[in-house]
Amino acid sequence: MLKLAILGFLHDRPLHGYELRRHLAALTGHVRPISDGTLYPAIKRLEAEGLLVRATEPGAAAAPRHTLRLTDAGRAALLDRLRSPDELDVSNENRWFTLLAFLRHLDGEPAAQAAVLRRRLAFLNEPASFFYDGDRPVGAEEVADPFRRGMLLIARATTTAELDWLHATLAELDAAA
Amino acid sequence: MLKLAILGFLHDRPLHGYELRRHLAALTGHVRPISDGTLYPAIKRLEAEGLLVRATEPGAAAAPRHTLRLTDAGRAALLDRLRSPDELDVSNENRWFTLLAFLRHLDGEPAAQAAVLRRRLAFLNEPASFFYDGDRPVGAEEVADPFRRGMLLIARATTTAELDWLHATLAELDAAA
DNA sequence: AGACCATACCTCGATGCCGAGGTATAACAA
DNA sequence: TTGTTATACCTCGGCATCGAGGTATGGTCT
Repeated sequence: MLKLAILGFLHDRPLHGYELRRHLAALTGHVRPISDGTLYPAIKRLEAEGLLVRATEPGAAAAPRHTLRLTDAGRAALLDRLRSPDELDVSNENRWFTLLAFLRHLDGEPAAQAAVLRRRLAFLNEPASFFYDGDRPVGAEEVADPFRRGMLLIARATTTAELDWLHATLAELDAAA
Repeated sequence: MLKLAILGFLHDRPLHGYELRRHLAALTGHVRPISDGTLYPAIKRLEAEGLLVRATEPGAAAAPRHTLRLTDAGRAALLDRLRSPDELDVSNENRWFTLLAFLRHLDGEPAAQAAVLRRRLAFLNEPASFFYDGDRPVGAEEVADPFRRGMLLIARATTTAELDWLHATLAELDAAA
């Protein structure tokens, strides 16, 4: 997820680590702020994989910066990941949102974008709950516990909103394709 | 989060590992199914901490089971964690939902439950977005990218639903206290 | 009888993440 | 001048997690 986000932000324009950190904090910070000890090793891994290059530049405000720039391989890796997300990217809320944040980078390919959205649609249409009575998912109305009822109500509202948006956006994408 | 969930499920009744696994799969499985290699070491850690005890029983259907039972220390640790969740438990969606799933275990203490909900309320009332124009959060209406607009619309729907539920539930809890 | 599956538990290496710490520069305030 | 803050990067130990593998039992199907 971190890898995807780094590649996604750098696709827009080169950034140095500190800027990247702020972008990441906005995108995923409300969930869990990424720490320096996570970010910088991740950058190094991406560099070792040849997906980005670092160029040292005199620091504008302070210490020298390492400006990060995607390579062609990096750009290709990003687009690949966007075209063919793995199951967890589709099912996990945080990963899915990260993917959504950069799906526009597939801009020449409305059919590919639509295919990704359709995978999410399929996932959301699978019956799922937090609690089961045997194999049967338990709905909000049956739950006496107000806290668990809240979970189900909130999850339902989220799913409804997402389905609305998915259907509307798919219609647009299909019209464009 | 895993620790909280294990303690939470065992507070209801003793379970063996395999049952626990199925409960956890329902609760967090849509996000990320926990693997055996995560669950069993986690159980052992909790046992080492003295929060649960294991009793070997002949297996009903197959191999012998290790029935897991909370100790008094385990029960106390769970209630403590529920009363005083750390910041991440409040801000991170997954952790918050895990906490909600077991908040009813604080049943004699409506004031404590309300205090926890109020912390979430405070968190949700902080202005936050995925994207910023300088320091100003960018709203859904300003975003041209349909995918990022979707993120913001879905997040807003979720927040609205959660706020409605929070206010209603707080009113009930305050009446009970 | 043999094959197969669901139940039930466990280990181990690899990996990624966290937090705490460190280094350094430049601007500004006390 | 000294301290503080913001910028900017890095390392390292420790730990939780994952995935792939293994062991074993009992029931069902053929």
